[in-house]
Amino acid sequence: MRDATLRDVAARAGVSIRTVSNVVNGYAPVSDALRVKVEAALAELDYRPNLIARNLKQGRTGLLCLVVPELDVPYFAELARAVIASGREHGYAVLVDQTDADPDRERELLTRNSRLALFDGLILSPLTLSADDLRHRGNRTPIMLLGEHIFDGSFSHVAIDNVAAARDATTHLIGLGRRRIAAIGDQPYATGDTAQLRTAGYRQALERAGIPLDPALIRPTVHFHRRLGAAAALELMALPSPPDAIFCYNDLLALGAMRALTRAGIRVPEDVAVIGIDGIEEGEFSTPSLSTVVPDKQQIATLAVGGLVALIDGTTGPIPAPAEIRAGHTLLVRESTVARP
Amino acid sequence: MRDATLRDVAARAGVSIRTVSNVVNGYAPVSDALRVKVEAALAELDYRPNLIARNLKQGRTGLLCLVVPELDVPYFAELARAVIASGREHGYAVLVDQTDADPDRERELLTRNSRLALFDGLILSPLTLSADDLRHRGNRTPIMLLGEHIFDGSFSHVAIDNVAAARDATTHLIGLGRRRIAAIGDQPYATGDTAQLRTAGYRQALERAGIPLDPALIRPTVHFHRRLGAAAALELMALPSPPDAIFCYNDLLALGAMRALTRAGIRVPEDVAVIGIDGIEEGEFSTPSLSTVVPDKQQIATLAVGGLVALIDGTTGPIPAPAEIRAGHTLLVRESTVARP
DNA sequence: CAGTCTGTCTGCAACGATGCAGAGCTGCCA
DNA sequence: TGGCAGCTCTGCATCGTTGCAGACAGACTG
Repeated sequence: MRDATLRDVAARAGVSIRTVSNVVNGYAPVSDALRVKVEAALAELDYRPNLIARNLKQGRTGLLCLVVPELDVPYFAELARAVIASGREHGYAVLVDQTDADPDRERELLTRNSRLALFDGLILSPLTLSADDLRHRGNRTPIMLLGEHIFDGSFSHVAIDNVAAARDATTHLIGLGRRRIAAIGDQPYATGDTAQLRTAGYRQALERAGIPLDPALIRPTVHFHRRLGAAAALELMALPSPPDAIFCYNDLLALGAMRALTRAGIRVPEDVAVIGIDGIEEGEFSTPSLSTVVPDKQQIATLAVGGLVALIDGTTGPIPAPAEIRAGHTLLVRESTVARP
Repeated sequence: MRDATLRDVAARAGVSIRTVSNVVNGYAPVSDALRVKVEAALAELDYRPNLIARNLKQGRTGLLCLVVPELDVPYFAELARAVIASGREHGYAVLVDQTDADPDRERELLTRNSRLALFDGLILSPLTLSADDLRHRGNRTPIMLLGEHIFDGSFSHVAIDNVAAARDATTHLIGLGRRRIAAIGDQPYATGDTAQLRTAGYRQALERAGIPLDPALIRPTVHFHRRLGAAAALELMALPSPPDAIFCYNDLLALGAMRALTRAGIRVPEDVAVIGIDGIEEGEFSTPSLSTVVPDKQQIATLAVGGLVALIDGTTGPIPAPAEIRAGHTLLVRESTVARP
């Protein structure tokens, strides 16, 4: 059976459609007599408002969408939690979409007919999209970007200082007396912006400490999953002169590397110290627990949602200029770099 | 500036609204001359169809929503990937909502004005909802349930055989010669249905092996996170006669337990064997790697999405009866129960 | 040449809700 | 009694799109 509409309820109660709407929304005063009749009719017909129709009239849905490459990368799952919480504070429901790190899927989002046009705004963590893709996109939904990948000033953008984060991690290893420090996760090609910033921070730290750079110690990986971290760690240990510390560009790489090292009988941190970036909970419970640089996820979420809401409100007012917004990070030292006594 | 509408484009091109619509959608044949004019106008005005309006007219959005308690529980993140993939195969985009395991948030979903009414269907993994909550819900969006929590025959429902899964895990431990086998994760109260089924499977396995049940070895936990697994493991080891194996009701509990045991100098699996349920990737890279019972997530997703799509299509045809649908599971033996040689 | 068909194109109504302007009634005051 | 204000309530237009029925012109058939 078709859902009851305002028209059905109105007919049943013998009043106008408009009055039923008023009762439902409490917009205008309605006499008690009519209210009772209308409410009875509402109940009898089990009326439920059609949100699509309401949204069409009002021009908004109250929904935001967070788009991430992969939800089963814990960093994104933890970030999602924070974004959802921030969205609620602003009165928006946040839903999460996953692109599977697929360039076509990312581009599909920006299509003329993208179903995401139903959302009032998008928070997008792009992997392969270019600034051009964004500028020529087929819909006009306000967008806030996460991460360093795209930054050319045309879009607002929240990220930690990746150079500083990588520098902090590497400097920590140097402070422990390590000298052959490897890096896992470089991506020396167009879409590897974030990785390249981390490489830059790694190099800065070495340079400031006067440690010469050995290119053989920088291992690229096409993505940031455990498996590639494990493989890269083994490659590094097979070098003629293997590293005594490894800086991984995220925690998953680090956890994979630790697993491979431990299995190969190499002690972490005694033989090789390992550190990552992301501050995921998994690293607190690994053996050994993982030292890491923790991005302030709550701050990232707050800034991103706040900025996006300003953009959305701005569509009927002054539009805030695109801004590069920095979130904080902190070093978290655990057993993978400093063994417990 | 307001977005251009079909009306604007029609005025510009000097044709009817309907013809513009035909050009946009390719529904009816349009002569080349007109098509060129219309396409020029479309481009000049940068027309983008209003999806809300289109959806209102068509009565569907092509969106499904997967609702889970917590995305940063890896099982749900991995399941989400599978559900999203299955949704795409049926031509639906799947978005993910998280309730933070909050009963109020769960109930909010079923509200008359829930924003989820925008979706064509819901796949719901409920934690605290009762069958009554569902029956009296304020919207009529088709629903498919995941997990054992609610099952009274009024709703379709996909789950593994939790009793068998728990029995398989416990039997594996018994097969290793373990005799004092503990269980972490029981929830002996109304909303703990899944946990109770796993306890039942655990007891069945002991019974079949003729091992007496020691209630002191069953540790309840209010949720299934790493921290509580760690705490429960330590409590168990403090018993006068501690266990030689622990069956945890999910992998996170098991990973937490392993971490606590290792840190306390207790060897896994030599002193205590540990097994979980969920088959999350994290267990493949932990030290030691985690034995587990793996639910067939792809099958769960396929069955859930398939069933939901049938329900949705059924709203204009015969509605399939609510069914209890079983997905498979397999035992995966790794280092936490059988040490590598 | 009339009649029919085909291929284009159009106008109207509808999806289900809300914004707006005003109608009708009542009561009050001068 | 006339005029006005205030409270309810209503009808109409509208959001932007698509479904439907039909108009119209030109081509084809007999």
